[in-house]
Amino acid sequence: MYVEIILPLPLQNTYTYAVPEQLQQQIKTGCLVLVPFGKSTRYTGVVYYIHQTTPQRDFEIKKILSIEEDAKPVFRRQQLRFWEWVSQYYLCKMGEVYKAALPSGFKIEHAQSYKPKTESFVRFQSSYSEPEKLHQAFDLTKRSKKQEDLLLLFTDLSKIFQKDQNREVSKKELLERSQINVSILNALVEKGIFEFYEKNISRLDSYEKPTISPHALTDKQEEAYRNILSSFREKDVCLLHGVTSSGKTEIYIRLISETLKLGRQVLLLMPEIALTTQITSRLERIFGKKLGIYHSKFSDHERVEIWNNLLKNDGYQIIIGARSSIFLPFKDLGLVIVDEEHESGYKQQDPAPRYHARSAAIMLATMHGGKALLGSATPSIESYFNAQTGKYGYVQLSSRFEEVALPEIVPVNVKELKRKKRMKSFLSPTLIEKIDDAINKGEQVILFQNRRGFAPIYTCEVCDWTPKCKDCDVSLTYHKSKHSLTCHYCGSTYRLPHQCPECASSQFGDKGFGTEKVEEEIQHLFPGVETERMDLDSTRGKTAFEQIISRFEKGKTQVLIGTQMVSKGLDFERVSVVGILSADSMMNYPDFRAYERAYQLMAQVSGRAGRRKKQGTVILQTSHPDSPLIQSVINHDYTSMFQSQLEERHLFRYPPFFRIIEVNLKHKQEKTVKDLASHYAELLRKHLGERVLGPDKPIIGRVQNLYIQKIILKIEISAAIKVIHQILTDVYHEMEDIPSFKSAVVYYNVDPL
DNA sequence: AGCACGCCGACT
DNA sequence: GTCGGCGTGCTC
Repeated sequence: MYVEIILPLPLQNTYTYAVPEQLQQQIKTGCLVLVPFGKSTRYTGVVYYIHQTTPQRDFEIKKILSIEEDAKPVFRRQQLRFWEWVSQYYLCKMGEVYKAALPSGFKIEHAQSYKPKTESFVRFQSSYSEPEKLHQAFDLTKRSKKQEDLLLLFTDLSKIFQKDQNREVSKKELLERSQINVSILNALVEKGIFEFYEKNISRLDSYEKPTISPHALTDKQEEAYRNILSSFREKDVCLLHGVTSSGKTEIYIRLISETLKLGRQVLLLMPEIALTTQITSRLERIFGKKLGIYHSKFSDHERVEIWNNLLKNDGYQIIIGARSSIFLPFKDLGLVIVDEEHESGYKQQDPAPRYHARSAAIMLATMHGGKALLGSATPSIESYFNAQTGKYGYVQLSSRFEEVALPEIVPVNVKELKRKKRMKSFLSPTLIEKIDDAINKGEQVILFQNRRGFAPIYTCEVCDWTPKCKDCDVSLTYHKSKHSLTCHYCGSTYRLPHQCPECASSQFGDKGFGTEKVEEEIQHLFPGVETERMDLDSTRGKTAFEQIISRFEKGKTQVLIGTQMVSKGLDFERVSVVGILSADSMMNYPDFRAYERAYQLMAQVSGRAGRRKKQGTVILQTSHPDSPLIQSVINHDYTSMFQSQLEERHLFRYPPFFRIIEVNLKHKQEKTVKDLASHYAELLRKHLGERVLGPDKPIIGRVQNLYIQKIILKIEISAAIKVIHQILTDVYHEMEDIPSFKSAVVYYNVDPL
């Protein structure tokens, strides 16, 4: 008996292993097995299929060493089929898909076998277990304020006075809530009041039972829901186009409930960033333990638990997750919802597989015979186009919940102001006035600047020299708080130069501005006002993001300054003013999607302004207030943006009319990679002619010491991807005749963003 | 991805 | 004369 094994390596082919007699009974497709590979390495591979054909080899076929996870398949057959699709469509190796799909907690090279986790809990020692004896405990703590506080908090948290409602309180929870040191708690244990006990806990906090029921749908929502259902009768995919706070979530909840009633599973995909917040806890409280959450801030053990739970017969029925959750072992997916479907975070950039979770999710749903719903207030051009042409169903939800008016968007011409010398900083007088107003009324402000750090570039004031990363061709970003320079491409940090290497000057200045500088400016203009920054740098920790949100929700923070993070899935009650500090910087990217993105971002941030019957104001700073894009933002006119973008896409042969495939080549030597790329493009042109563009050096021409060349293919959307695949494979083989090709890194990016 | 093999420069 | 740099190729 032999098995074909997929290894977690960038290899296309499977490897054949023999199955020892004693394992033949247990082995099944989808099992994880430990196999020897090479001289001394061992890998955990997956059984792709089992067969009896003796391989024609002159060397010995190695045996599998063991079957993992008690020989229970970790993957379902259907999943392996899905991997095949991912690998074929995104032009990557099966091993790469396997690596992306499996949480590394499963792989024994990295982790020992799974151990249940225990946690310390706190309870009263038996002598104080009666509520009546509690006053004795309080007597004992009279002389210590902190001990008393802790005792009070414990009685509060444990609900010891409320019959039948007692809950267990963990040591961690008690300490975190009280902000009191462990030693105080230990003292109470010493005094014989408290005791600790250990308890096995699941790593996943699951609510025992649903605690809230969903809201009834409004008439408009009900209508949209009906329309989605009827669209699903004819089509597998439906686009739900709903303005911000129109209550898309309510519709999702209804659809999820209905799918569950049919005994089928649901996957709700969300952009990574939105996962840690409001909507997830809401759904948790509605669906209780049927629901699992899956995203990158979870540890490996937590992911393995979710995975194993899904493999059980009565496991999770709903998963909310980021893009990688499309690889979870679903049994019968009835519905996949892609929330904020236009988000670029759905596309994996690096490493392979460079998949787009939206497209992959649609394929996944189709494979399960389920339906897919794409939700967005600002759909991607691709999805909207598919809806317009009838490939997808289309349902619109155009009025906001409780009929709140859309915010008023006021353009401010910064060019004009600069000319009149009325722009003292990057904050226009109008914006400053609005901020002042809002603060005085006790309302909150969000300022949006799509650039982190202090100033994007740090420059010599004499000769304009700017420090660059030694491995990547990019200027470094100045971070004042860390007093350092960072490369946003490879992450390395550098110390600030004291002297310009070109002209020996020691005068440095900055160009442009990032969130950090905006915060400094606000603090300068409004002393005493509580500000906070939300960007990649300030949300590093596991809970940092939630903490910033919670402080803002509670009104502790008055002005929140952030990058695009502030635009995502957050609903705040008291935000009356939103400032878009530099609309132009978003439109100036040399990318065919720049306008689409700029529109989406501005519309999303604008949506944060105004809640509960009160119209909000958005101050939009731009040098081109009359440009069509700015006008469509001001008028909340998605359609006009779509129309003009569609024309451009058609004219310049971009999606949704053409499919883009990027061929990336990297090499240590610039000349080598240039020559290779030219040759590669030439060979491709023989087959594909005009469809081949480049090669070109990308804007960032070197990353981590490798020079890059890019070839772009623009393929008619109607063309068979298999034919293209074949051409690429053939050309690749032709290239292998060139010696230097072996030392180059080559990869494809299908549907790049 | 590892790991070995192999071919060139700088050392005891 | 050997040690060790990393470029190249293979792993069932």
